[in-house]
Amino acid sequence: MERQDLRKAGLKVTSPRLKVLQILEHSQQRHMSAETIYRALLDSGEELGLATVYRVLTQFERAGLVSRNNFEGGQAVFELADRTHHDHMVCLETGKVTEFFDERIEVLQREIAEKYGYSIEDHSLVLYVRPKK
Amino acid sequence: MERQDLRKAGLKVTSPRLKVLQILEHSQQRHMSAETIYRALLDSGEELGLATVYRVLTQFERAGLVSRNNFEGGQAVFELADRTHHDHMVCLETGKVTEFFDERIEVLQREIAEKYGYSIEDHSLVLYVRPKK
DNA sequence: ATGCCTGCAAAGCTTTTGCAGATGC
DNA sequence: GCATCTGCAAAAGCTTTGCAGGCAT
Repeated sequence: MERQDLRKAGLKVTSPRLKVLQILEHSQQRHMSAETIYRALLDSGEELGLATVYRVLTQFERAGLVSRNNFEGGQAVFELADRTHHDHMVCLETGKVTEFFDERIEVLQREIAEKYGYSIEDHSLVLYVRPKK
Repeated sequence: MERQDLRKAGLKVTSPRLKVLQILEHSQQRHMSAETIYRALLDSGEELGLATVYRVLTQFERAGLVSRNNFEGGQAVFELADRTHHDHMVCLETGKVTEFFDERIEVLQREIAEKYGYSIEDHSLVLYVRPKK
């Protein structure tokens, strides 16, 4: 239940927070910008401010409930952090986002970082693709 | 010679364009934001506007003379497009940017895109790392 | 009761753009 | 000479923040 998630994160259970969580859980698209979430809520008759959506998403991110992706195109997109690590593929024609995970790439990345005397804290891999003709 | 590069790109040879190219060629850091380039030029006594730096960089990018990287932290960084394709590693402690290339990762990426019926148009791989203790 | 939230409006930051004058060819 | 540039200031787009009132507990 979402209320627990919020409490566990030290956040009071408020209407805007529940609404945003619910949109992220039940919307057909898994990856949404703050603005998209905001509009979805307005359209379903909810009253809240865009600033609140941003604030709530930032708190959720810090709490580990959602993750933020900076794809090309200005707006960050958020997704529920209910899955294990994965990377993304963005279709340049439809905007569709596909998630994928490949352990071999993960291993190679660690190997490369190590070769330079580093260890990986975080990484970002995005493929911008087009349907193959 | 830089003047040729500019002409070839259909750009008039102007002072701001030459200056920006020279900074990119001769600065100790290879990856610079528009603002950093702008400051470097001001500091060396050149007169030009920040808007011009942005305009010039965008034109250079379109002409294939520089490439733009969107690392975390708001500002895009530019580098001379004088090398073959490579990816980046950014040290979270020093900000140092290291370039690397691994054909195995490239192959895996193509393989994955293909599995989903796509072909890769572009991709972005950035490792955020820390010195290994 | 009180400390955490929210909405609104304003501000912040990076980047882009309109316009009038300047400059390369 | 004329199209292309440049600088300046203003605008744009996304996101954050200050503040005064509102709500959860």
